[in-house]
Amino acid sequence: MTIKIHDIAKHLNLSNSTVSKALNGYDDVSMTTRELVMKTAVEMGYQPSAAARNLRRGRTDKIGLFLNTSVEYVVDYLSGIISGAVMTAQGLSKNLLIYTIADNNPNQLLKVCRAGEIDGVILFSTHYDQNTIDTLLADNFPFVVMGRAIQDERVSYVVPDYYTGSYQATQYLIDLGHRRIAFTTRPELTTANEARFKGYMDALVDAGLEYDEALVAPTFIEPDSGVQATKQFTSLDKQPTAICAFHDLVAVNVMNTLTKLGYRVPDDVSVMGFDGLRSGLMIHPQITTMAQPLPLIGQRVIEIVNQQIDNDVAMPIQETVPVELVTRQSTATILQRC
Amino acid sequence: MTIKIHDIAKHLNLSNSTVSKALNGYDDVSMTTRELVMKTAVEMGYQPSAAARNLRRGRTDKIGLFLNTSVEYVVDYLSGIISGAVMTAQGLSKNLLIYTIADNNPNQLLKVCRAGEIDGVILFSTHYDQNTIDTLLADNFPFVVMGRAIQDERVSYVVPDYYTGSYQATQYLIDLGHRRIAFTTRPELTTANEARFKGYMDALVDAGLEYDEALVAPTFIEPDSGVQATKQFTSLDKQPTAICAFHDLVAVNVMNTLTKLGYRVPDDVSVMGFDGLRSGLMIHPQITTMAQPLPLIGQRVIEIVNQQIDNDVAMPIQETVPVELVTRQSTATILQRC
DNA sequence: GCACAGTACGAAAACGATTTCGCTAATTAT
DNA sequence: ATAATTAGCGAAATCGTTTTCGTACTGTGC
Repeated sequence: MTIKIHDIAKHLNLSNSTVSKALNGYDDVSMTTRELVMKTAVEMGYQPSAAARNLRRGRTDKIGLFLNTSVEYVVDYLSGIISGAVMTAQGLSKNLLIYTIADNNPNQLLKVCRAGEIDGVILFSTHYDQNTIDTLLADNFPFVVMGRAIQDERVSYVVPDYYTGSYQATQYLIDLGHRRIAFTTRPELTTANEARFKGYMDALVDAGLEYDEALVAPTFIEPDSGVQATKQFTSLDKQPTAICAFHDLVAVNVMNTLTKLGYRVPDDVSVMGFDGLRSGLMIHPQITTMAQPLPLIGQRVIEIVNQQIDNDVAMPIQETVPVELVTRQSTATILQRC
Repeated sequence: MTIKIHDIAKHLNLSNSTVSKALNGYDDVSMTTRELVMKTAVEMGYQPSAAARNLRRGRTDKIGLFLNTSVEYVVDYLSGIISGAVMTAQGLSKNLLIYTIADNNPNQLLKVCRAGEIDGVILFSTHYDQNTIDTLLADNFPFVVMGRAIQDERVSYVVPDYYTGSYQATQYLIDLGHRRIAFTTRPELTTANEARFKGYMDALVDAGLEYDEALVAPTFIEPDSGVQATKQFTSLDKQPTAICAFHDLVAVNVMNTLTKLGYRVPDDVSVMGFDGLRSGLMIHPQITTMAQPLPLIGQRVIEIVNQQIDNDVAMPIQETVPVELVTRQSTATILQRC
């Protein structure tokens, strides 16, 4: 029912080839027929079949991003990235496609890539394993890892500067006069988590402060994991005057937990977040945070994948993008407490 | 480089037809060859080309949802819906694809549909106009409108019961003893907004309360539009003791604004939300809200679109799904104030 | 008038799968 | 033993584009 290139050709007494060439800007077609073809194409509402086009061209001009629904909080993180990615993709005449996959569908990503539904893929940290990476490398399929510094020279990645971010966050609290600064992050020994922890440690050491094991607690991607950590901190004899959380949603949770326990933020305890998510803005007091340049990350992953698609890539690109302190209302000088 | 059906055939001394039939469950292939084919298919890592498959079959088994990046808050709403939609789609062997489009690309939706990239599309309220609907209808392309009750007998939709939700929200506040209840919603005269307003009005009237124009203010999808509305309410001589917002993000903003102005929630003013978004949970006090059954909405839109794809649809399906009062901490009886 | 270049178009071969149809060989019925 | 059926496979058409290659025609230079 939808109209095909053949319909235009028949209608104008032309061949399929000429119509196709007119539409695709080939130069062996006269000005007059070209204009005629383009005019009737829009009149008849012609839209080339994606399937036929992809089959013949061997590419789709689409870049994929995978979302599994179990971790709803990541959308908060991704929405900032996506806006940057979409802008960039549009400039390159590419499309960003988000695949929503069920949680029990482990290797759908590989299927989609092998099936040629997309030309390249962005691997978000929640969403890959070593097998995926090995297979993509073996297939020579364009991909870039986002948000984690893979220890593999063959893969490209874009990652925020967790170390410096964590260092500066801690230093900022120290500059505010805090001396007992609690820290909470994911316990898994990934490069990201290790960088965060090292930034915290180094800032303490450089300021001549002592590291206290009791001031470190594990939290997870789930925001309510902040409850446990907060209770651990507040039950100490020597309570911290500031808490540094590894992402804003946990920070929000920590702050709410503190409030429920009767502490005032930032008067009694300062709370520091990470990532610069929208949720940190929507609360009172708003969360001071180390903001990631989310749109920039989106831009770079698209650009890097696109280079691989165009085959003009000499070496894998491994990039660290800077994070930035955003001072808001959940942190205060320690003097304010008295 | 990727392996094709022909490679398997050659490797087993079979024809393409037989291999294809073995893989697709045709019955004119012997048990032994079938098993042989399937085994070597996985061994060789075969994955059928999506383009070739779609071209031949004339369908993609994909359902599309469009996201424009300018309105970041909708992801909060959509993430609940998506999880329901994905589950349902998986049961039907369909895939849910999210198209992220740049804001300056108005009719990309129609292009994607006409190009046959997807078999059906979910029209989210922020994302269609009359022309889109007319064209889809003319093309006989499967689609369903989500979140708005279109006044058009030819189109299917799934919409939450805004009227009853708004009525019950208001009634709940009345039952708590409130007599001056402010209301804020989008000013555009859509069916949704009118239903919300009518629910509020009817609840007031049924309780014998008087409608006061000063207690109604416009807010928009942008959360910070709550600031203006809140200031309008608090500057009144006869201030409201409860504020009913049309979605949770605005409610959160109203609550924060009240806090900044020195009011306590719920002690001084009760705040009521709508939608049941995650953000309403992540704040202290948590927002009392009329929750939409988001996963159910996702389930139904997929099922309805799928029926259209399978062509077994007699009449357009227009569904209203119930909303539910979720009592949390931002509302309290008026007695508590004394 | 002849060779030659250039212009504008069409025929046909891909792309990789699915599916119809026909054919052989083996099995069953008569 | 012959006819009829069936099981198992292959040839080839098809989906709608893109792109290569060939060709007819026009115009130019000598």
